[in-house]
Amino acid sequence: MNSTITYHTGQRDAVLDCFSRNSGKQLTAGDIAADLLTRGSRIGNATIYRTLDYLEKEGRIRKFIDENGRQACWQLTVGSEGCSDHYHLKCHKCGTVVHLECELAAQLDEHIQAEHHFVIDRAATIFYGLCEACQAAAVSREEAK
Amino acid sequence: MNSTITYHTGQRDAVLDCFSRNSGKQLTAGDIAADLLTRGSRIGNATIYRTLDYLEKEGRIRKFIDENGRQACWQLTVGSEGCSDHYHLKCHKCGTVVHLECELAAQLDEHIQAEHHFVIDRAATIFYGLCEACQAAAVSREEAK
DNA sequence: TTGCGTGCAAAGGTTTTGCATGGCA
DNA sequence: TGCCATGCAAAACCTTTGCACGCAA
Repeated sequence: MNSTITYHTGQRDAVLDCFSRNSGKQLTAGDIAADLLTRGSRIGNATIYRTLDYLEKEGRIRKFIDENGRQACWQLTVGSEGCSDHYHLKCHKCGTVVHLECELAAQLDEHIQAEHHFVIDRAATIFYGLCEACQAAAVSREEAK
Repeated sequence: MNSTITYHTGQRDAVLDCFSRNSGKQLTAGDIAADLLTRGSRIGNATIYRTLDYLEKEGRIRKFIDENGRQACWQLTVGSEGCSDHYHLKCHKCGTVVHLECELAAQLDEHIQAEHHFVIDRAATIFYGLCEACQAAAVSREEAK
């Protein structure tokens, strides 16, 4: 893969910095614009989208689709493989993404390939559900009724 | 569940019929409009969206988000549980969706809940990859080079 | 006749594109 | 200096909403 880095610009740093300060979270284009505004730098939205595209092609970040399907959001990649070697669990409620390093999941992968003749694209597959914190919150909300 | 069926209209039949003739596929609102056009019936797009919402609430179809995240697509539900009891495999290339009835997948489910403290929403989770037919096609295309 | 369903057009939000300008190397 | 990157505004795109009319029961 050919990383065609050309120029090093302040806007690119600013976007990456924004991800660093919000590590573990996935941000929409709007989130990033808002975050940068509070820090005094105003970046055109076209630039934000182009920068995100660029960083995604570089493998620095990964793109997800928000549940409502109306917005894209991005997140820093994890690990040397750039998140292509494990599955992701995404919480419906809070949006947190967990990187699933799991032996059984790898087995399922092989099983589906061998028995169901379907080659899975791990990087593209996301498990949706509820994370631990949001389960607890849901329970206490039930009790409050 | 309270099925508030009120009127029985030709447009509703037409949309459902469209799903029947494309069983196993996921259709976007645009797909449906185009398909109906070729059959001579023209339906306003607002009606299509409202009909899809209605059918979804009835549990007849399920809504998914297309990989690119720009479009919603819908598919006939399968089984008495309405597709909530199994995973789905979707082919990146041809778009076909396979309903995965698999013991190992169910085990993974329990494992993730027990060990990773994450409750998976099977109905919302889709495995992406390549189906058998498209794998074969990819191979023969390689050989043709 | 009643009120739900429909079609059209306009509005809504996110993302992309065109073009002139600015800035990095 | 030569390109690439940026910003602005307009366009494109999918989806939702408002409103008047038509049609099922």
